[in-house]
Amino acid sequence: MRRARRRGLAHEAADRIRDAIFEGLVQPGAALREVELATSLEVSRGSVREGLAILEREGLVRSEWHRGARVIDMSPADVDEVYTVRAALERLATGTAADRATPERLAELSVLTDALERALASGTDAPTLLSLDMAFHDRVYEIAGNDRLTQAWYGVRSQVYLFQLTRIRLGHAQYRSVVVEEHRQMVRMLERGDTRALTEAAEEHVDSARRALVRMLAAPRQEPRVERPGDAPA
Amino acid sequence: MRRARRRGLAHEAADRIRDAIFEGLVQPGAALREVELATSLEVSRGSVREGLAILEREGLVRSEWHRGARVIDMSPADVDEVYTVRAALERLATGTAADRATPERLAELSVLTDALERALASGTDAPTLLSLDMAFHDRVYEIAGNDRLTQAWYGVRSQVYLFQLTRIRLGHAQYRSVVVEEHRQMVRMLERGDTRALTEAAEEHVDSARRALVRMLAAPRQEPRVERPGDAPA
DNA sequence: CTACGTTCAAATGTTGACATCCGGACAATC
DNA sequence: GATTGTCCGGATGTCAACATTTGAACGTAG
Repeated sequence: MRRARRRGLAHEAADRIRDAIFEGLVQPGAALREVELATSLEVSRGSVREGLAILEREGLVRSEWHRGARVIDMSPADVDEVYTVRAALERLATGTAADRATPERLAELSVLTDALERALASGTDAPTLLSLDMAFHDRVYEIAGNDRLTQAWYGVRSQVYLFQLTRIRLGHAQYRSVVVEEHRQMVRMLERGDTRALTEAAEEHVDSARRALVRMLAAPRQEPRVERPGDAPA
Repeated sequence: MRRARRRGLAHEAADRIRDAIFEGLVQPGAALREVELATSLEVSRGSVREGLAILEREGLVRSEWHRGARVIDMSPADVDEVYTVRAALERLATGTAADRATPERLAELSVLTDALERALASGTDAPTLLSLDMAFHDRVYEIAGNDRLTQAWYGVRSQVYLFQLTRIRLGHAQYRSVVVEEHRQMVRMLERGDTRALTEAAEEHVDSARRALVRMLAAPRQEPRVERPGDAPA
């Protein structure tokens, strides 16, 4: 059994706000006002404040002295940063996981991949799809068993989630055509214990995602765009 | 000029507590009680609380629900984790920095290395020595210019500081004999733009430090040890 | 018309009081 | 005698009031 643990209102608040960001309920660049959130979540400002600090740790939110917190905006440069760091982390994670792999653990990864494949086949919505995708990677970090590495992963994880979400929405077909196969390949390599090829593949896997997303963002949008306060006037 | 920015009491509190940990004023594993700190720092508990959250982000402190915060303990396994992650980050940082290197920036690195060399020659104390060492690495991350990477670095930086401090104190001679030369070599490689060799070297540089420290910690202590509440009874 | 100083509402930063929880000591039970 | 239940001191979690800062609107001088 995995130990149950209580987390307090701050974590609860962070979860709610994070979900709101993921659902697009608050737009990138939007201000997150403490009193506003406190009343709508029915908790005190202190808890909201602490929750926002958690989200800042995840890189989902930026805050400045006496100027409050804002949802991050995602320029192509930001995407570049996040995926570059992620590639480095993933490289280490898979390499370490390979050393600690056991049949049981690898089986769990296969199960997660199967689930993702089924979800893709049955046309599940993007958030659920992505949760399964992320669960796979989370498990790899868990297998690696390096707490500091996991912590670093959590420093970009939410941002990756946000970016992947737009990636799926912008180019669903391309995403679904590669993800499952890449996960399967990773499991195979973990089974074989070919650390060298594995780390290279993991790095390349993330890096190709980076390139794809940057390309999409740089290209003129296909769909009507939502106006944002930060945008340059036409 | 670098922009000046105010930070509030929480950051101030975090700085004080961090320094106290570095100075050994509070021992590894010791509890950090909020009221106690609040009175001694003459700020409210709220600010202390926020400060502790900052230190938790840096990995210097661990806290649990309704059980407060404690200074991290450093087992050989912890050292392993921190340096492994650091190696991955440093690898990426130097590689990225190589792409963005300019004569001015490289000159700054040389200046920092010179300062470290002088400090070593004049027998400066460990904390000052280490600050110069760290300043060099900080500058590399700054040159790399990847905010997410820098943030990840700050997630282990304080722990590295703590570990390096004990490393210097345990084996001063070994440390001083290699650091300056390694820094110089890094600058040379940055100048040459040999990214391949550079990333390898950076990774190896950190990894050798890891091995050295783990070896020291595993070996029976040379100097009388301070008793700690967490220790197993003799 | 630009640059500077002033004013003011709205937001965050800070604080101390109240509520909740943890863990050890002790007693009761099987 | 080991387990379970109850209490209580001490700590953290939560809250709402007070202090401070910001930046934008406004007015004014050059």
